Amino acid sequence: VLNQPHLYAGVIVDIRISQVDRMFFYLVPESLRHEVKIGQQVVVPFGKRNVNGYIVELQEEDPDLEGIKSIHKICDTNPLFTLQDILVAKWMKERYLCPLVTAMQCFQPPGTVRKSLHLEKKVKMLQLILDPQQAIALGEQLKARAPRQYEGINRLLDAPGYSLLMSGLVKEIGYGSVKALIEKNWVLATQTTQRRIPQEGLKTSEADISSLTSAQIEALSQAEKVLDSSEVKSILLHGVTGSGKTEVYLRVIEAALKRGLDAIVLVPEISLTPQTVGRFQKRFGPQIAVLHSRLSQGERFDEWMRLKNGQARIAIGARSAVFAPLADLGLIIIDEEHEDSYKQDETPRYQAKEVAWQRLVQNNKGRLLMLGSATPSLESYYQARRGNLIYISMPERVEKRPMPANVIVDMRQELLEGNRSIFSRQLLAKLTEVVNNQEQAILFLNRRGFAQFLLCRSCGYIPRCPSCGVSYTYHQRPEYFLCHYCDRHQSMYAHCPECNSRFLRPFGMGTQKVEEEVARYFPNVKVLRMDKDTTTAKNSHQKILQAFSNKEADILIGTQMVAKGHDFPGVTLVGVLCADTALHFPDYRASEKTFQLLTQVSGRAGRGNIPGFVVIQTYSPSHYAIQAAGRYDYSSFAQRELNYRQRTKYPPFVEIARILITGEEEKVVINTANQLAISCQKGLKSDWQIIGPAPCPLSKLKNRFRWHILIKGDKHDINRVLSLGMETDFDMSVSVLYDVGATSLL
DNA sequence: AGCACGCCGACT
DNA sequence: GTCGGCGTGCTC
Repeated sequence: VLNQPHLYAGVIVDIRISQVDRMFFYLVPESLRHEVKIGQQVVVPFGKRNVNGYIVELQEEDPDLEGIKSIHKICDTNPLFTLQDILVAKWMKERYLCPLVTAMQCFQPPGTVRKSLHLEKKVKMLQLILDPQQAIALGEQLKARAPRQYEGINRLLDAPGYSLLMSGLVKEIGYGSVKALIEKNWVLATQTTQRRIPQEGLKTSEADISSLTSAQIEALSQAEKVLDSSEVKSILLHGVTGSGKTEVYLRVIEAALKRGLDAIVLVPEISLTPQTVGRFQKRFGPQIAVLHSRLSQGERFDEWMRLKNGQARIAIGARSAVFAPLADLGLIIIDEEHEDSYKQDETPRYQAKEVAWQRLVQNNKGRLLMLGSATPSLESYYQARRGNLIYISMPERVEKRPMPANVIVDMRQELLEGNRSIFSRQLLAKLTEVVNNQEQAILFLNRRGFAQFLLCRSCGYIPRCPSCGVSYTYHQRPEYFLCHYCDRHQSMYAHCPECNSRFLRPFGMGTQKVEEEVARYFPNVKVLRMDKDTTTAKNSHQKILQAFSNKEADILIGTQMVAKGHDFPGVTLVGVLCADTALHFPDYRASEKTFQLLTQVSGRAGRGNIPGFVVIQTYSPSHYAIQAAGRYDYSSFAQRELNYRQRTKYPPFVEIARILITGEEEKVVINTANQLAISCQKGLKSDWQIIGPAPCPLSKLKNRFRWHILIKGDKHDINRVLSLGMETDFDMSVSVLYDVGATSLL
């Protein structure tokens, strides 16, 4: 007997702490040698106890370690992770600086993290071991005397690979007859684990192109070109609301399935309504698996398994569905790609768009990432302009419905002319009209500012930080301004520095206040309110929308949660009470968010037969984001905004990473922040920049002080700088977290 | 994360 | 004398 070398496994243990976030080597016992595979979950001895772990490497080379231990057991014979999953997870670790286990666990079935899994059920299979000719001959002899055994032979002859589930055949011909076949040694019974079920042929009608717009046809043909090529490419589908993007998605999925490729559709959680899902289910039936947080744990698990074993080939879900276990993944569609919800705000802090791309890159034969939006993120638009992704515009609504007409109302003028109400005269007139005609209206309040800013009601002036360009937040007692990016302070003004007026006022009104005002002007009108307070109960969100849809109310007052994912054919008027709240949010993307919001809001008006009307109230009527939104002019907005970002060095021209430091003692937190900033400084290239440390906009939360550092750097290199921070040691009482590609600064 | 080892205060 | 505090160090 040859002296066969031992086999060693590199294992990642399921302990989420940076000190054990590396491979540990184990000996594979001879008894498991033929069972062991990369991607399996295992139990290994670790220190004085047993822990779960995942095999990420197998090698025959002796790692030459003293006191190496052996793998204790393998959880499932079929690996939980593919090699590609592991490669994507490793990429996530590099990019987002998270422990490898947490990245890997994204690929696990929902609800199973930190558990020892046993997904496989053992199944007995029957295999015909005669050759077919012989089987037919012997079967004929049995026909008269043992018809059931004859039937069994025939079943096996018809089965793919001459093998069948034992349980199935027992049902057909009875246990006795099966046993007889086994005893004659004609049929072999084996214990196996359930395998991936072969893909069923897709029954799709030939695509009827005649009903598509020319833009839709163009999008489809570009997508097919990518799927037929050997490259991985992205398409940015820029289509105004109502231009028929969903129809394109459906056709592209069909095209992918036909080529043997599986698909993932990502949709923001808030748009994942029964209507949306229903449209996909109607087209693809049981081949769709829905991964929805509203499903029970068990239901989500079942949907995941249907994907893993090949029963379903299309996954639809929110952010985390990007990890859906599809064997031949060739298409990922990300709808409303500009939405912030594609960034996870807990570890691992991944951006689903990036993970999607990375998953597709792992395989190299005709793979497509399709990003869709009515208001693409500047990042995507910029990439399109540079030719890094294919840009397809769908500028027209189906059936050539016009975009709703709108008016931008200057609230400074209203004040000047003595109107101190929250409603402009125009909005009031339009509201009256709607009420009289028994139509419906939506009033938007934008998101409520968590931080106060100051607004000059005479001229619309907003104090801004001269070095970061974002609005100062206003602090009372004592009164001063603070930049939450760089910690710059500015003492309070007595008069507006622009127009010298005394109407500098902290800004913000609640939905409740709006409700009162509406009641004052329209005492007999039924009003629904939708905000944080009214939607905490489960499903209340859907209930309110449903009630409004059923015309149980005439006016709906809400924050931006109303703007998404619901059509109200009866709505003919949309009023944006104050566009400035979004515009002066202390965030470098405030203009972009405002443009997106106004565009989206306008899409809510006039989807039925009556043309809609939009009133936008603002103290900054000439701001380019508001002007461009009023004209539905994305490209001129994007051009201006890109110029601004380039000048001020914000994304997409740099990458922003954020380090958040929290702790109970403010002094320690600030010291640590300074220390980290100094460490990172060492890795900084000349045109890069460290901003801060500064207190977070939420500077104290749950009794912990919060400071952050922002780093502007290069996409491919910024984690190197952060690693310098990770290496420095600091007081144990603070916690430090790293967020690459940070958007939320709370 | 766990679970050791390790070196100083008040208890049967 | 010893029971036990949690500081720091390691886990293939």
